Amino acid sequence: MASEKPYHHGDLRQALLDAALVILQTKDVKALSLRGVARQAGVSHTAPYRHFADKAALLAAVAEEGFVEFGRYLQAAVDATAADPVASLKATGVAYVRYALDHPVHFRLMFDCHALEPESMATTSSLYTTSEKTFQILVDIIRTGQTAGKFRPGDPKVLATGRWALVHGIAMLMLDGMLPGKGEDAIALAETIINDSLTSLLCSSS
Amino acid sequence: MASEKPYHHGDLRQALLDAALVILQTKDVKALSLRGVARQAGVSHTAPYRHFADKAALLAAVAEEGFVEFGRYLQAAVDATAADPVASLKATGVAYVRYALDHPVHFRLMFDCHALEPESMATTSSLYTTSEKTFQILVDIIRTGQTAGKFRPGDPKVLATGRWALVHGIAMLMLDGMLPGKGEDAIALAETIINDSLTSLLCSSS
DNA sequence: TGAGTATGTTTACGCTGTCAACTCCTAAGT
DNA sequence: ACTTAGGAGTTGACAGCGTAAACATACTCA
Repeated sequence: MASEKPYHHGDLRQALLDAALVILQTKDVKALSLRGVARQAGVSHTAPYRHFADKAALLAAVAEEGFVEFGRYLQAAVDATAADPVASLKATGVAYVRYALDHPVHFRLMFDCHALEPESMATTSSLYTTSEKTFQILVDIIRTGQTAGKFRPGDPKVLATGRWALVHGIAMLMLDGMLPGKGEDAIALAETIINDSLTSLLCSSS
Repeated sequence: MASEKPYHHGDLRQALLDAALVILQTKDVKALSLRGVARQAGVSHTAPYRHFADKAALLAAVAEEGFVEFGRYLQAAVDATAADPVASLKATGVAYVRYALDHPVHFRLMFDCHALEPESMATTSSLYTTSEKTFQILVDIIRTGQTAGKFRPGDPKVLATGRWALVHGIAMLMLDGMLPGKGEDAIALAETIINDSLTSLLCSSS
């Protein structure tokens, strides 16, 4: 039936991830249960333990899927503005917020996997690699812009961190309902803030 | 024993909040259980229901306590820089991040109460009032600075939102372990980003 | 003093994450 | 081709959770 079924019941690992996704489109993360995922996938409630160490590992895998899609959002924004670093910076910022609004549960989950104490580091290390690769996109834009004389000098990592924090804060506050507007109105507000933040808040006199 | 015990077992409501705080100093939010709080307070596991509608209401009350303390951090930063709006903006930003690093569980909880669907709005509305009051501190600084000719013109609310998003993003990313540095090093990085963000990222030529 | 009510307890239910023991199927070696 | 080791999935069990209902207690006020 499926294109590939290497073992005697199909590709359960992916089936479980898909099932988790289906549930997360309806329910909150904290309302998602491992048993519910197994139920959705049509297997017994302990079957997931053959593929994931525990519930956190399953969620980490979902989060990593999210980072891949997230990377596509950002890369598309970069590709659409290849020649202009300033436009790239604006576009990736908006794309960052748009992804968060499009996939709120995923986004929150991606940045909530800070329970990395034990041996689960093996699982989450690839997640960290993926997220660092995402950050690198920003650093590259800054560096390119500096070379082209568009951005002021300074440590590109620090400057990129500032941009990251700004768009991350916008996304988070919007997800928490702290900022006004929904849908495209929210995106428009985000764009205004992102563009404004490129120029000085201070007046020249001071 | 206690300063005020209006009913026959003491001020249980506050005792439960204190118990929750004790637990949150050790454990994560998701590892906190209503039964554990009751145990810590030395009462039966359903006693909290006489004071809170459910677990979310208890957590919302804890979050509101957090907002009060949070407001103190920010107000202290404002008071220390009363005459200078630019300094106030910098100081409140650093204070914002410092609170988050000092009280990570509280901070996360405060901005995680987005499960406000049902009649719990009665409980959380005061939480929203408190948080809006906090935001107003920022708006006032911007407005004062504009009147004094220190900040560029523009909707103070939008400008304040940008500043809010920046410091919120810094705080969140640091709590999630996405930014380097711990303790005062982290604060120093935050300060660098906050101060840098006041001036233009663009070069004058473009 | 007596009634009413706010406060706290006991008991119970279904749900959860996880472990141990079990069955079954697949794949590898002779 | 037949056996066998082990991976994949199931069954059953356990403690802990949030919460509701029924019950017990003790304070307040008339």
